[in-house]
Amino acid sequence: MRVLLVEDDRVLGAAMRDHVTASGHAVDWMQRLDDAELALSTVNYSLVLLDLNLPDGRGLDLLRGLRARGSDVPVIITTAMDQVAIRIEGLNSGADDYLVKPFDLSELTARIAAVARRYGGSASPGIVIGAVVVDLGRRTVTVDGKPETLTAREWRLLERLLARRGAIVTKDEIEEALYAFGAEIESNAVEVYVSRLRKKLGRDFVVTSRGLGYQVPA
Amino acid sequence: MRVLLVEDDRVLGAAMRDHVTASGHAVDWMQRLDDAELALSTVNYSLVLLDLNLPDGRGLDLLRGLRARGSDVPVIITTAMDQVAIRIEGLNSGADDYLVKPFDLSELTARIAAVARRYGGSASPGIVIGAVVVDLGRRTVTVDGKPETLTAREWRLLERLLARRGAIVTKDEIEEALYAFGAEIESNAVEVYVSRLRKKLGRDFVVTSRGLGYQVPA
DNA sequence: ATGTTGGTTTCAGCCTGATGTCAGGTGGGG
DNA sequence: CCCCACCTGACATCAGGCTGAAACCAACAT
Repeated sequence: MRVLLVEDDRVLGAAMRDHVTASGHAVDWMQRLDDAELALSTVNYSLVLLDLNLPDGRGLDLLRGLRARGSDVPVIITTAMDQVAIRIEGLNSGADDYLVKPFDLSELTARIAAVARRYGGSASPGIVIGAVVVDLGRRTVTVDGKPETLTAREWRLLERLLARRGAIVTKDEIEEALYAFGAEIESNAVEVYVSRLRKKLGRDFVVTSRGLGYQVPA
Repeated sequence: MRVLLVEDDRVLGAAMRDHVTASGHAVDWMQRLDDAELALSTVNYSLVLLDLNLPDGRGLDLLRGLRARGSDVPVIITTAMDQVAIRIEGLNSGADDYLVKPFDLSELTARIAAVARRYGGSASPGIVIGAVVVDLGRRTVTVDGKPETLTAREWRLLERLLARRGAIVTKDEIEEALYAFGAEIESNAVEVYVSRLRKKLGRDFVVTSRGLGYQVPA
């Protein structure tokens, strides 16, 4: 994989670059946003590691710009412990996953591996569930052949459910996947998103097990 | 999977053991390091849960010894919130993942599942009882290959019975497992749920011992 | 500034199926 | 043969889940 690392801290950046390189990926390390933007416009990356603590704090703009341009490259953001708000905003803006500083480098590789697995690199055959075809790599869904569009949160929910297809996934589990750790939710948001997914993908796409959780049939 | 749990705290240890057992794994719980060493030298575990707060603080030595001997069994370490240094050292010494106390039990199962997935072994192989196959981790059951759905209470009952497969479980024991402590019940609810389980999983799945309790054959 | 758009979050009322209870039936054991 | 423990179909209840709509919020256009 080709990875773009955007991190202004020299020590941390170097450590991350070395670690990711050691995991067998090609890393381009940019310390400034405009360099990163330039790199993104010229190279096709398979993953972006984005620090949201950049001095000018405009890391989010880069992410938004990416998504606005229709790019679906996976983005993992890093934030400091206390920046829950920023983290949430990052997820809302289309980030795929996040890491809280200080994080362990092994954790970093784990997340990268997860992303790689999820987006299957070369082969993204498309998962078929009845009339629904999901392509996680390209971020597309079709229902009865007609393309359907999902929002960021809906994707995260769908991914979580498909990651354990056939198994029952608890609400807590989904909540953890949908929202940054530490960010509490004070409503039935999970139910709402399940409802939305059903409206788009079909009533029977997700089945409810009262008191246990949700499940997409194997 | 066969899991070695090394934890000196009685309460936490018991809770962890029960939880992991309920996920469908066999657990050996050691409260002292030398017992753990002995167990490791005689049994082939597929996962080790290692507390690094052990009184003599030599949990790390166990880990290092393991790796020195060339063992590649996955190890998840647990440390207290503030012991960042120890955690890092643990990872450097060959741990695969870590949990920061206090952690949530659901988080524990998630990590275990992740480790299991990473090492190819299915997290929950499925318990086989005649025509019935139970996967506690995924919350799925099949009878003669056909999927069957259980309700929350039915799962609780099933888990209780399987946790002591082959042994006779008293009604009181079941009642305690089915209902929150203190919430008493004023009917033959246990009998009713056994009946419902039988209807779904087969008449002979549960055997009655009049006056003693119930048992699922080994 | 102001409005528009699109996503997210919350709320309230409706709906449904899991649950606890009971009553009548079954059968093992003394 | 007669207990008494256990089984099981039926049913009312209500917690848990569903969903339309409104409030909210950030980004963007006017």
